[in-house]
Amino acid sequence: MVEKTQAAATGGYRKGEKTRQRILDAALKAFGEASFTAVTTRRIAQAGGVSLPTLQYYFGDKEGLYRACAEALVDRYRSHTAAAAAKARQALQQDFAPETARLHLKALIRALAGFLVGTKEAQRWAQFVARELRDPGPAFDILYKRLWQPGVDVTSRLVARLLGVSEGDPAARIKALLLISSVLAFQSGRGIALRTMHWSSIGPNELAMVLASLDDQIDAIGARRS
Amino acid sequence: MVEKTQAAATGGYRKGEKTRQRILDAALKAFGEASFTAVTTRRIAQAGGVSLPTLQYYFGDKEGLYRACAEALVDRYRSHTAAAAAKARQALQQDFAPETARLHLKALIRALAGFLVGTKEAQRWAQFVARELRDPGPAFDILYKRLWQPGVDVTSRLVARLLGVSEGDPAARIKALLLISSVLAFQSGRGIALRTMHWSSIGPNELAMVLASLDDQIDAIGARRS
DNA sequence: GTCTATAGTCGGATAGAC
DNA sequence: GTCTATCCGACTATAGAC
Repeated sequence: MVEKTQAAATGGYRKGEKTRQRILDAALKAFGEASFTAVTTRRIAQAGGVSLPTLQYYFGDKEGLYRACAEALVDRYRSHTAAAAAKARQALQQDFAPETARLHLKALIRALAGFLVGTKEAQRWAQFVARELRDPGPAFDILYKRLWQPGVDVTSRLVARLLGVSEGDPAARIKALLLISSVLAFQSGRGIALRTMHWSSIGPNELAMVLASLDDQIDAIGARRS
Repeated sequence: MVEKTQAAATGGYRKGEKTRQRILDAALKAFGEASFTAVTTRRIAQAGGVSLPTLQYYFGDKEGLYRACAEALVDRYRSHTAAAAAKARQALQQDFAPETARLHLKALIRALAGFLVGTKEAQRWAQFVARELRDPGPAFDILYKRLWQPGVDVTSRLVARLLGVSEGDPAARIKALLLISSVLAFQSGRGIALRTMHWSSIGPNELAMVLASLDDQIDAIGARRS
């Protein structure tokens, strides 16, 4: 049996698609700014310019809307990092030189950081993801399996190559995790990072400084101690 | 005019002190596990074995209780890291050798990581802090000024010494921020870290691996590129 | 100090008209 | 598809007895 909401979600509609998108955008914004419980469906409906039942018509209930946000977010994120990720994966299959892995790792991190810092929307998405992964809720599985896990996997495989160890090596995974956390420190933790750095915003100059430090961190992987 | 709640909070009471503490413990646990809005005063009261008005009697309202939790948390945290922080500060005044700074930095990070990973309580505190700093609420100022800022300051001063730059140098602050974020990745982000690493818990072996990677990261500061 | 009882508010979800 | 009107439950906070 197919639920109404499923039918609506699957697409194939013409009239309601625009409304659905408006609601989704409003929800994505709201859930990016505050937690699941802190956000009210009333506010989302108002922001989307619809009434409460309309929201329920398209997404069933609050959790359904929340999950739909996660799905949408993953899709948009993937379309932005697909290029760099594909290149990295390709390199992992064909090339075995550690230094090439380093370049791909830098490119990957750069793509991630650039994307995250780039748009105001991406900042909210990062907060959404960070919040959901830290305090697992209705969208945890979606975000973990489709976003976090693939990202960590590619990264740790590149790191493993750099260290000259096998792909599943824990040390490589740790370093990958630390690297990703470092990027996220400036995004999901953007507010606190700004205050800490005494910056009013993250512009080109600030981004360059962050990227330089991230490059340092990548350069340190597999390097001999001084 | 002194409010009742102020008088109760200030101490000087005998009978109610124990009750107050029970409520505070229950609240600290609850707010460690979920966000301000997600936690209900009812549950806290029940967990603390008191009725709702009792809670209000001691802390005024929900926000007051929340702030009291932040204060208590900061105090406990400080008593645990005071030793290492004091040593580091002392060294900053007396000693100018970069390599000594490196040792103090490692000790500081080690103390932080060990404390955080050590007790189950500390894990919840870390979540509380992370949540509040990411999504500023009623306790933001307390946690930022009394916990985050002092920590980042000492760390970045040590890093600056290592890099041979002035204390306010942005590059040093960035590296300090990344370093602290790395530690927190395994604490406030403990759940996701466990899953990522395929660990069931963070025991002595796991902690050793994390610390090794953090040491690597510290070793890389101020080192020449390979 | 701590309780029972309750007021007042708000949020999620539904019924049913159009 | 989208609305207005409404229900119901849960929550914070208060009044007032003991």
